[in-house]
Amino acid sequence: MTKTTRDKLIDAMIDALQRKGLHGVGLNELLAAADAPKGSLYHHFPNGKSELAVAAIERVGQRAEQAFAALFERQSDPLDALTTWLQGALGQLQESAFERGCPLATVALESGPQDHEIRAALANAFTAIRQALQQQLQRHGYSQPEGLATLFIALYEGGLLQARVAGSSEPLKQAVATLLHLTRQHRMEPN
Amino acid sequence: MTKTTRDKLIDAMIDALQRKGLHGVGLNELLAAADAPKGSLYHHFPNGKSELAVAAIERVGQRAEQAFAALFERQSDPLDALTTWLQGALGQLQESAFERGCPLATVALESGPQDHEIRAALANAFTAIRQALQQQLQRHGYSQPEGLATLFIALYEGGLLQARVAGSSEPLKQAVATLLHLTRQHRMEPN
DNA sequence: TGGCGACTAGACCGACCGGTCTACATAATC
DNA sequence: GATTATGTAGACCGGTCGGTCTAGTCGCCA
Repeated sequence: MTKTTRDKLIDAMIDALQRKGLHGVGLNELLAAADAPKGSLYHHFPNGKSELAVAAIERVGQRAEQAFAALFERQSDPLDALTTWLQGALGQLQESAFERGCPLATVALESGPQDHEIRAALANAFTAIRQALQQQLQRHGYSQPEGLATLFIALYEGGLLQARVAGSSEPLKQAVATLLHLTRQHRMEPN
Repeated sequence: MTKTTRDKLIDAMIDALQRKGLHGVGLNELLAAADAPKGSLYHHFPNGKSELAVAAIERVGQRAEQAFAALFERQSDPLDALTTWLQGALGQLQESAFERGCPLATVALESGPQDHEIRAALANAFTAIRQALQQQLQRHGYSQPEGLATLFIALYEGGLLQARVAGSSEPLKQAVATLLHLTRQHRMEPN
């Protein structure tokens, strides 16, 4: 079960994306974190930094889909699953002294249209997560499932951002409570 | 009314923060956009890039407060004001081919605790905006005004992020509609 | 008109960036 | 045992980075 060099590089990139984003990390820093020489990076990822970033984004997307699937299977109400999800993210943020946020958000804001592989990977990941969430909400009878799914993901992204800047999880906790309260009332309501 | 070099530099930084973040812009790029030489930058901002970033963040915060004040004065229901605000942000994003998002979000995610002046400026700006919003909601009888204020800002940040990645404003529009629908029902309700 | 502070101008610097290249170790294949 | 594919190792490269420094321009006031 020893991690391969390739895996270590991807995980180092994910950690860096959470903490400072793609432009904020240097190759040497990444290589030191993964304990790998430069040759290995360019062996596994011939297109260098951006290809590694794409691999990291894809891995994050896959992990999110798996985690969601497990969560939704275990908890029948998607709102409970969502609560667990948000609490987990908040826990990770707190454990890391408000440093490790969403691995996709920073690179999403840093990237431009010229970084088209990165953008495509990001679009895939976000679409997949949003659709998974939407399906669960729909299945359980929530109206406006698409808007609600986007809204919950926005709460995740925007909430983590605010918590990070404030150095406190209080505002996010309140926002989560508020949205859950609003949403529970909303179930099964006419449009 | 000719813009001073200092103002041009700050505005160039704001634009860059919206498009690619602090680590994504080079000094030379900023100077070219502001049509200023390096000497001017270090005359007005002796601490260089980070001091310019702080000035940009502060200006964005001031503009937001002013815009909010004007909006809330004109429209009695804060939810209407918020709608106008979100539509404006979305319009700017669309006009720029989904490139110009929030000027604070990217640098918020890129910065670490060592960038303490930047962090302090960001914390100030977000706190001021959140409190202004909270007061308006409270005054108009919405329950859980603090959670609601954080939630709306999260919708702004997280929604713009998703729209940017998707290259479409549809999901955000739906999320806004959904939250407004939920919130209007919620007014004056018991906790 | 001479001098002074505010500001512009850009050459220049060392450090670090992402990326390339050659050499080598390892292990499977014939 | 020779050959080949896979991956490790890191010296090295040109370019760009943020930042410094000296020189010069401009308006203002004595």
